[in-house]
Amino acid sequence: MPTLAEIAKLAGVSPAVVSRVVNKDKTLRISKETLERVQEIVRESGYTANRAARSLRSTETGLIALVVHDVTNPVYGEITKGANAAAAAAGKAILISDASGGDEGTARLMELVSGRGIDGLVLQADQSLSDQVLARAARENVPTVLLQAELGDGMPAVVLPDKEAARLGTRHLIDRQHKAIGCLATAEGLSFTENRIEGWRAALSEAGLPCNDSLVRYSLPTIEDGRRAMEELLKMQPDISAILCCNVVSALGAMAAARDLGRRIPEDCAIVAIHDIPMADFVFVPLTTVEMPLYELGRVAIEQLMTPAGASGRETLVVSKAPRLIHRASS
Amino acid sequence: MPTLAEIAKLAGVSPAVVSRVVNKDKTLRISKETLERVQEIVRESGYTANRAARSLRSTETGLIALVVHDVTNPVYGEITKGANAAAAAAGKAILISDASGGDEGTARLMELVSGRGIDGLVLQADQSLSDQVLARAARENVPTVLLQAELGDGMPAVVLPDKEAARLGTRHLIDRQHKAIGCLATAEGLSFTENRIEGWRAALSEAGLPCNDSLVRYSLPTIEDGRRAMEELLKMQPDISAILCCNVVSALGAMAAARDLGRRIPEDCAIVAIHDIPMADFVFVPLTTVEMPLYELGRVAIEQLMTPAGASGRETLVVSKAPRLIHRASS
DNA sequence: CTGTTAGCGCATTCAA
DNA sequence: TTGAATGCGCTAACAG
Repeated sequence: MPTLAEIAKLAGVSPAVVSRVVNKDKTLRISKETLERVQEIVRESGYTANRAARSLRSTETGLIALVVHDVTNPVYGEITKGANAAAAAAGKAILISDASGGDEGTARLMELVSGRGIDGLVLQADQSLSDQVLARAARENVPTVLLQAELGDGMPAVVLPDKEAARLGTRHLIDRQHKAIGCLATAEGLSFTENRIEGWRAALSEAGLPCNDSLVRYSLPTIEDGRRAMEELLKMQPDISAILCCNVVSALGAMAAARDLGRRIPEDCAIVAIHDIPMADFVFVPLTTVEMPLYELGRVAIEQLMTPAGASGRETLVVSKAPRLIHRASS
Repeated sequence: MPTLAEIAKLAGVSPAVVSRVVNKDKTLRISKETLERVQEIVRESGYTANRAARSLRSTETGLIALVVHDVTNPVYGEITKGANAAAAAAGKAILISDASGGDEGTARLMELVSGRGIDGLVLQADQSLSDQVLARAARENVPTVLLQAELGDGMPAVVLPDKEAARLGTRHLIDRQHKAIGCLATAEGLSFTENRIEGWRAALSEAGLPCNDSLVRYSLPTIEDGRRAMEELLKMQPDISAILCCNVVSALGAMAAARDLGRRIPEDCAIVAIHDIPMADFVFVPLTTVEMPLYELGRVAIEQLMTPAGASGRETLVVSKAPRLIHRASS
């Protein structure tokens, strides 16, 4: 682990020259000879600039923090993959933080934000966590992009074509002659939950079908909560013959609930879920899904973060790749 | 974002005092009065030490890199979760790198290692990636722990009770009267692959059953490759009535292959897979699994990384929590 | 008991 | 075409 100064001494030049060679300073005019000598020594000594020192000077760390709520969830995995690729392409590394890590994790994150430990923050927002972290980030001027959810505070966000996806899934059910179509929504109060419900509602309205609130039930994106919500929904609205499930993971719970209540899928209860994951093909009844551009979501979030702030006028960016219906046996 | 010096000026003390207050230096004796004044100012100014500067001085970054091969794979997700929790508890953050990110990602990683950008490295090893990164890490003296696989070079590793798990799964099949039990192994040449095969072999030997190499087929941990391997295995060894599948994800492909070849599960072909994931319950035939302590693996890896090097004499640490058989319909 | 001093390794003026 | 000087913000010795 040689230092700049050591390389310089070895090459018989000043540290400044080495620095500029390493950083490919275009304005530097030195003899081809010296240039090559320096490069040679850099190469064979395996020199790499010390990151701490560089960060101290440049106030850039090359790190972007990505906060998700459950690294175990395959949906987030796909997002992470996209983010990772975009970050790598831009010479940044991704620091991941599972928000379910609790207060310890949050504290760590706040420290990173305040201590200029990261160049940017991609936050899968929900009301609880985001408030504190965000407030801090904003105050400390760390560029931040919200993932999936807008918080309505003018913070830049990157979102999926949620309404379109929900409408697509719902229309598919309508096309298959369903008249009473319920909606197993994601967590209440989040913007994408509202957007998806709106899409569901729009499709139903267009078809002249009922879409009152009693057909909607909220659920967290877990198997257990999907099961609970589905049970409640089917008990309160026994006429329902089909469900738009706004999240694949809760859809698994929903399917189990339907089965346990003696409903055959799709005969007695058709199901369409938003988000396609590889597992969808292997579920006990292969699950019809609306594929969403998750990878792109991650990618765009990182790219957005790195554009000079406010480059694009709009605060919220919708990932443009269209959702796609993948028809399987559950509908 | 005030600096130490600014806080010091505000409090009318020297930077050194503030530094020591912030870092809770026990040997510092100052009047309770000054202490409280400094703390008060620190609090209300929201001061947090600049990480770059601190790193430069202390040569610690508070960052640990975790390299996995597919963030999308729920198995790795669980490991990441454990690692994340352990890291947070120790005041470290996790920098994740998906090795499938390609050369860009690897280059980034090497830069981090060489540039003292991380305090430690947890590497889910496979032959390709690990060589370069590891060599670099070793040379630069970055503490490294191998995940799951030993590379036979004396590098510290944390592994699962692989042999025991394979034996447990195989014995379960033997107990159910299967005589011809194949093994769909993980990637060839990795230590845990060998260990699992050994466990399978041990269970068969103990029962006096055949366990020759023609009953073994290697597969990557993907659905597609699991399908391919299973097809080959069933075609070459049509007498097989049961399979120990060394990875859940490839098990999904294997189940599909069995079904497509007209084999009913479990009647014509029983399947047990290593690693339990929530989805296992929802597969078209619920999958019997051997649950492995994945979360603990992640946790222990981080803890191991942070123990003073060589604290424990042994190079390879086996996660002690025992595997557990979860019996479902596929066997 | 507290303050002063001296770098950590780098990038960047400005001067030569 | 190159080099010397300076400071990023912090901490650890050492002075006072």
